[in-house]
Amino acid sequence: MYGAEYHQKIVVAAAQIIADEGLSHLSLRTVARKVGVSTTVIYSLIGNREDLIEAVSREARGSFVREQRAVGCTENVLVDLKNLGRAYRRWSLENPALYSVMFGGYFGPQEIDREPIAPLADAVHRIHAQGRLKIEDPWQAVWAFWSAVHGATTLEIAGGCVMVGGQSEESFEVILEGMVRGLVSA
Amino acid sequence: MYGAEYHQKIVVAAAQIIADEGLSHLSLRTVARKVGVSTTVIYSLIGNREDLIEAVSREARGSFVREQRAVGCTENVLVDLKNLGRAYRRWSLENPALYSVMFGGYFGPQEIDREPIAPLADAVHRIHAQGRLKIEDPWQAVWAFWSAVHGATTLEIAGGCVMVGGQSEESFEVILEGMVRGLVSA
DNA sequence: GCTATTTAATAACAGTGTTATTTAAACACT
DNA sequence: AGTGTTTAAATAACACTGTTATTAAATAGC
Repeated sequence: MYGAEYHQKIVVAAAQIIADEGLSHLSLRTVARKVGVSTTVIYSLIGNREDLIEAVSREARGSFVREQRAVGCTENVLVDLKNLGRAYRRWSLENPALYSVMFGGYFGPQEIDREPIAPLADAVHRIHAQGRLKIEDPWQAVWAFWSAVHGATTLEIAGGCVMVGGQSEESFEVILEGMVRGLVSA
Repeated sequence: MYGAEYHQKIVVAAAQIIADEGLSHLSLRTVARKVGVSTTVIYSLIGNREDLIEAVSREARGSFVREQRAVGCTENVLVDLKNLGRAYRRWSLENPALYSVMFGGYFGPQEIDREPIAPLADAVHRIHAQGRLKIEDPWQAVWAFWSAVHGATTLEIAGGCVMVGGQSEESFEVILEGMVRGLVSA
């Protein structure tokens, strides 16, 4: 019995491979070799390849959520909202492959839990509580901000940003500022 | 010599498989069987698997561009801009797998040509020419609209929309309206 | 100490991308 | 027409892959 610590070893080995070489280079045999066990252990401890990727996704989600929660709350909610967006972008650009596994939709329609965007949702609801939201449903605003930030980061990861010839950070600020101006009143 | 018409047959067979069963189910042997040739023909006519996917991507890009161009120009540029976004979403939801191949960033940083978003860029520049853009650089506005639309569609494809519990079309309209209000003055 | 059961390693199967080899066809030239 | 040569496609091979069946080893209970 290899115990639960090998579960962790396997998941971090798989996460390293995904982060370093991409999802397509993830093979159960190389993961098993890296950890020093046989592929049978992966099957009995975690499951098949899809389950392993799911486990890596859960682990990555934990890191992502931790960094979103690390964004503090100031007296200005709009500043918090933008800081959440900036942290979102920063984590995605630092872990592009893991981000793709989380939100890339590789597996078709999946059950995405709302924990990763909970801080974002909180900020938007705080704005809504102040009566400054230009639309009635705060969740639609959450969806809008999430879409903008997600789209910008995924396109930047894919290399689409250089195409329109702008500095990345400035362009991201424009997107944040644009959505804020469009959805919340001063 | 199988000629150029087999090039087309191979590409459409591959595109069908990607659209029906996903990119991961694309195998050179099944494509060759579907067309009625050997895998050697694919290698000599197109190249390896990555080249085949690239060819499918080019084909899909053609269809996408055609539908973007089909969005006519009215006297109201904002209506045109929104119609382009709606057509963008419609095509993406109808061809989710092909859309992922085009803009999913499966291959890491790639050279994305700006033809697919040329109509969008035109509309934004037309708004800029009217002096109604709230930011100085029109390309940053193009980038912002593209990010919002791309993010909304990819998240909807991945199944993230149901999560925030909104009707898809309404939420998309909110995103369009939000970005327009944020970036262009009345 | 010996059996019984769990656990992991090995081996096997079907399938993959890719390359090497072989067979077939087309063509040029006398 | 027949022979030699070049080209093209099919077949076979190699090194992988995910997954499952089988075998060996270690542990547990008595």
